[in-house]
Amino acid sequence: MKKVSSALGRSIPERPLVTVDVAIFTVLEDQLQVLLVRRPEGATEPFPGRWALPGGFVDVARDATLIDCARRKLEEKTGVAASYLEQLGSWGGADRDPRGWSTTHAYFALIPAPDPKARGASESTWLAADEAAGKRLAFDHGLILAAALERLRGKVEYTSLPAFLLPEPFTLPELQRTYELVLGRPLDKSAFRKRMLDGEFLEQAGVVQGGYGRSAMGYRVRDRERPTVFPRTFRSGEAL
Amino acid sequence: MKKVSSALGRSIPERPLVTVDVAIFTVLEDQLQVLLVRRPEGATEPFPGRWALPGGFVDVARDATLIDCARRKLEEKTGVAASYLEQLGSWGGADRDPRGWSTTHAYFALIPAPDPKARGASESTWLAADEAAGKRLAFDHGLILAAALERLRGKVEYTSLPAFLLPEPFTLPELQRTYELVLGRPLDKSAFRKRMLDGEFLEQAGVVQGGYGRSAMGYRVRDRERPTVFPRTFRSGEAL
DNA sequence: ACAATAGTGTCTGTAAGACAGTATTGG
DNA sequence: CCAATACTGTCTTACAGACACTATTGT
Repeated sequence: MKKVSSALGRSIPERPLVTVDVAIFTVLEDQLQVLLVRRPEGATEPFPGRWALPGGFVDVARDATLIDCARRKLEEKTGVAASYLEQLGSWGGADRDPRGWSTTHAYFALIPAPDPKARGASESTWLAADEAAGKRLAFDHGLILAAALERLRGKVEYTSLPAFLLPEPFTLPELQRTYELVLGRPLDKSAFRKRMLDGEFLEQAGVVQGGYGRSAMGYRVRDRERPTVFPRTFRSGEAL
Repeated sequence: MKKVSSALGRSIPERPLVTVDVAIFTVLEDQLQVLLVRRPEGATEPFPGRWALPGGFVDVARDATLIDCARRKLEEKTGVAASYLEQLGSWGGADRDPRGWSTTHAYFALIPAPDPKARGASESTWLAADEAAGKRLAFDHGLILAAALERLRGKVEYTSLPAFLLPEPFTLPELQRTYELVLGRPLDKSAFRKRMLDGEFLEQAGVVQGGYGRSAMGYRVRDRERPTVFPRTFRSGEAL
């Protein structure tokens, strides 16, 4: 085993690179979108000019923990704090980065639609999630994005996650629309409303004027720290 | 940002330690048990003499990927391959290891009850999972074990995971017993059998003689690569 | 024959989906 | 008053849980 000598004079193995990447989702233009950044150009850079998930090296001087690091990356790129942030998993191996054996701790984040004029001048863009998943991304970020989408779509079947994609207060029809965008299929209005209101994770926040037609009740989530888990998935009896 | 110079002559940040730990579960003596190893003694060792999850540094020369590393640790400690291995998550921070900023990639594994006489002479032991979770383990392994138990118990509510804790072929009463041990509560026999057989993830493997009473049908899982996900959780309507 | 264990049938309650109905708003 | 949207009620169906029943084996 190849070893290097540590400051303490004991033998510590050679250390892999340690990075954090974040798949940041929002709903924009009636689409589920994900934030990508362009890798810097340059002969010494890995994957120059390719699209990648926002992320980078852990900074042992600034980041107390991995999730602090993820929060930092997120705020550097979007300027906002995530309304939802969870760990997706980690990937690591000898071949995923030409600079050496590397690991990444991947997170996935949900934020309400950002102010369109606040789009930073930096080399980043919001892209429809499925379109982004079709591109050849840097590193193994294609795999990571696919895993993030699968996790998001999976959890949307039985949790209140889409509530974190909307600015508050939101109406139940807006929330239903968000579920439908993520899942890619329509949901029954009556069943949807029953599930949301029986869950008791929403609180009323006054009536909201829509453009036309009857105005709707606005809602806020009661506990923004964790999503609600429903006892069943949508459309449980479809596969017959 | 503190940096060290790399072989390529470019500036690469200081690298955290990278380890892999595995929470290995089995059913032994009618209990859900987990494998712990004792940390080596010595003044320069972190947490000397404490119980810990099996694991250690990634070996960049031997391990092609993180999961390969997890498989290696598992086989070194148990002598067998896991029947189920999934990533649990990763933990990392400045304070979890006195040797410096460190990360661990945690996995959780299920194996059938090991041969009792094959218990290695090494400093390791099977312990009832809840008892182990009550101990003060090395590093943040208490947290990791708690997360593993929560994940296992959570998934057992709606997946076929317990099938990976049994040697094949097994009978439905044995499988039900395993579910009950993990969940810590009894399940209805009829509902249980309906769920298992309707799922079509088992195949018959000939009649098995029990000690007494009617003999039972033996089963094997059809696809040992992935567990079956049931559309609902057990006892969905309990909270009334 | 009896005890012990494996396996089945039947009833009931819950809750999701389908869908049609009512309510409230702006033009 | 009409169109558009928000919201509610009722019916049906699927299925998990409860529990009693039958089946098969060893002693």
